[in-house]
Amino acid sequence: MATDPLSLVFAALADPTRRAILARLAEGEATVKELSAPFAMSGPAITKHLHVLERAGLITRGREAQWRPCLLSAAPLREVSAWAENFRQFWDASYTRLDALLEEMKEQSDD
Amino acid sequence: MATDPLSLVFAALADPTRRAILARLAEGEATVKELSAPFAMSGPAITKHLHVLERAGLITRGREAQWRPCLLSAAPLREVSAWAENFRQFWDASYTRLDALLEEMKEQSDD
DNA sequence: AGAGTGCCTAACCGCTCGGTTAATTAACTA
DNA sequence: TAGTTAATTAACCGAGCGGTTAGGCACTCT
Repeated sequence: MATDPLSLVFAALADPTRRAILARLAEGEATVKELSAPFAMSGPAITKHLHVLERAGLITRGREAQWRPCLLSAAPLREVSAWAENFRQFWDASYTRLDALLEEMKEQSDD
Repeated sequence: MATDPLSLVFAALADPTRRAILARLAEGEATVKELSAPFAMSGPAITKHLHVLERAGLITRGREAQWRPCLLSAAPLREVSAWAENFRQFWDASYTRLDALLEEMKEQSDD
């Protein structure tokens, strides 16, 4: 797998379980057990998902007695948003209409 | 791999080669050969990347003689942006300060 | 000290990914 | 018709993913 930061973040987000974990963490800190509750999945599987999220910088982890609380760390999502925004003109309807207009004008001037 | 639409898109974006291909297509239609030019990679490798992008709905493909031109189809990126925006409050500095303030107030009222 | 809880590591499994080379299809060109 | 170019498919490979079970460590509770 690619190891550059943005690729790590996108790869981490390419799994519904991990996106659900992030959504849960948006409501506040949680333990591994709390995070695993909604899923029909073993503990180690959740631990692996958390490791992927941590490597992507999307969560940080603490220690409190036998618990290892997870905390959302959303900064990398700003990069995701910024990257996608570069393409806004290609999905925004008004831009599409503008593009079509410019294309028409160009074709007319080419005649 | 997960096969839900958003996961397919994130997975497609989790590779620098594919992101570079999308950036190139933002400048306009291109053939497979044109797309493969910047990369030290065989043709079939590019074909596979294009297949991943097509399955994610990020490109569409045409036919012109022996060429199979690729066209950017950025609509799925709107979903990516929208998903990330749900977390804006967690990376935006002003929101962070607001959160800290609210936390302080809460702690004081708890005393 | 002993039992129970929370979480992790280790080892394993089937599958997919990202790449290769070789062969093939499809279209243009001389 | 033969040759060239564009792109694909097929078969293969090493590595990593996403999951499992088994076992172990750290901490709390009695």
